[in-house]
Amino acid sequence: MTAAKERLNDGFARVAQGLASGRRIELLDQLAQGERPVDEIAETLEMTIANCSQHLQVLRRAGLVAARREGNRVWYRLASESVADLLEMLRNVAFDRSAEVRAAAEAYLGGPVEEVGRDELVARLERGDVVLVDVRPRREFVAGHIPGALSIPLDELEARLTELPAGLDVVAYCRGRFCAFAEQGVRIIEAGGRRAFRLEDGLPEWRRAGLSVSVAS
Amino acid sequence: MTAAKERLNDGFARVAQGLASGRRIELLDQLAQGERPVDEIAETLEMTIANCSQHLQVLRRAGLVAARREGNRVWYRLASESVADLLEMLRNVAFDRSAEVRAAAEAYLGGPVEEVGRDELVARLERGDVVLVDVRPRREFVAGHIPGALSIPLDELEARLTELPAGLDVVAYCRGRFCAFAEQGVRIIEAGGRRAFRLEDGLPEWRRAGLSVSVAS
DNA sequence: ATATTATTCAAGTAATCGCTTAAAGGATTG
DNA sequence: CAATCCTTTAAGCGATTACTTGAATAATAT
Repeated sequence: MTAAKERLNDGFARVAQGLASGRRIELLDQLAQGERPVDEIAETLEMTIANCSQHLQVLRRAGLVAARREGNRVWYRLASESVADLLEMLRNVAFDRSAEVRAAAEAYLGGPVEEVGRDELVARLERGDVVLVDVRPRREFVAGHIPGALSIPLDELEARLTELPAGLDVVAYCRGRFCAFAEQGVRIIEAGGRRAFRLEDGLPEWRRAGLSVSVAS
Repeated sequence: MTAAKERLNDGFARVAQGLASGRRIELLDQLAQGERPVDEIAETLEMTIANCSQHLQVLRRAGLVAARREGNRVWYRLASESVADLLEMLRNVAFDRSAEVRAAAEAYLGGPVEEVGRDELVARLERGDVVLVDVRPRREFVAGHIPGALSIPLDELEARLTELPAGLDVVAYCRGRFCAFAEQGVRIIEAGGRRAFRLEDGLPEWRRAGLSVSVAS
């Protein structure tokens, strides 16, 4: 009886254990963008493939991710949308309750930039009075992006500012609230003399809100 | 830059680390019932006071609990309601995604019993056609309970069945969906020839739903 | 079949975690 | 201020974790 209770609580703890590593948070953040093969994840996160694979096994045993073999590659994805919800809530609680997390977020994201919410972006896209830029790496854009977005990865943005149709405000988006790409994108675009906003969250939240997502270009 | 990102993710991970132990899940489950001093928690969970205190420090550093000194005792509580939300979501994701957790839950809770939802319970309490029993330990009842509930801790229930007003259905509630007290209570009451239900979740969810909670008896 | 590519598994090591026992702090009571 | 009660901290130890390197497995290509 008490043993059963212990097994149950240990089971809950095992899932939390999956989230209890900065590296694995990064992995989940990657997978929240879309399904990815092991080698791409390892490359993006600059970790060895073996280490990446081992972390993925931990996540798999925790029930947080699922895998699918295609040829000689294995594609990983979040086990369900509820995993992304859990990750989002973890981050929000951490941000709200931990001064260290707030300080780290401030240091990483820099000062605040102007934001637009999802609903407002939808309205402005319908009116066509805004340019939407996806500043994530191209692979993530290919795996899924907001319809109508231009793919300009952050490291190409400065050189490609001229590609942005003139006369419109620009909205940049990235992986989510705690990803710095959109903030940096906004600063680059504003340095180019354009008005720019960041979407307040990222593609994963867009997808989970049930809005349509385009694949590839 | 990458260091800042690392610190941020490690900060998120530290919060998850707080949840990453069956013992600490139990602690949080206790604190979700209401504020408690260290010695009571340690006694309830049958652990040494030093060990309990150390786990509480881990939770405090993770930002999940807060403490308040009163005289020579220290009372701990959840840092905010969002912590209870996070715990609830963790458990639900674990239950949904992990076969081991489902098996452990089944083993601990036993087969399903009839349930009533919160809204239905509210309606039936207003109509007065139900007896509500809080089967948690008396201390937890004292720290907060549903108005109108009788306190009959599980280990006294069989002997006190006659105290239940006749002619009415009985609803038992406890700490939450994954606490076995209510299920056991229902079985005891039904063995006494009464119709009984369990509330589908527990006092913490009742409180967080904004419904009123009575303190002491 | 052999080679190649992608992933997982195994072994080793330093660091961390969870628990116990014992000592130290803090606050109240006599 | 000494005695007591409650809590925290420290030290020690076995178990687990994270990372590295190197070998094994799986599927595909030559």
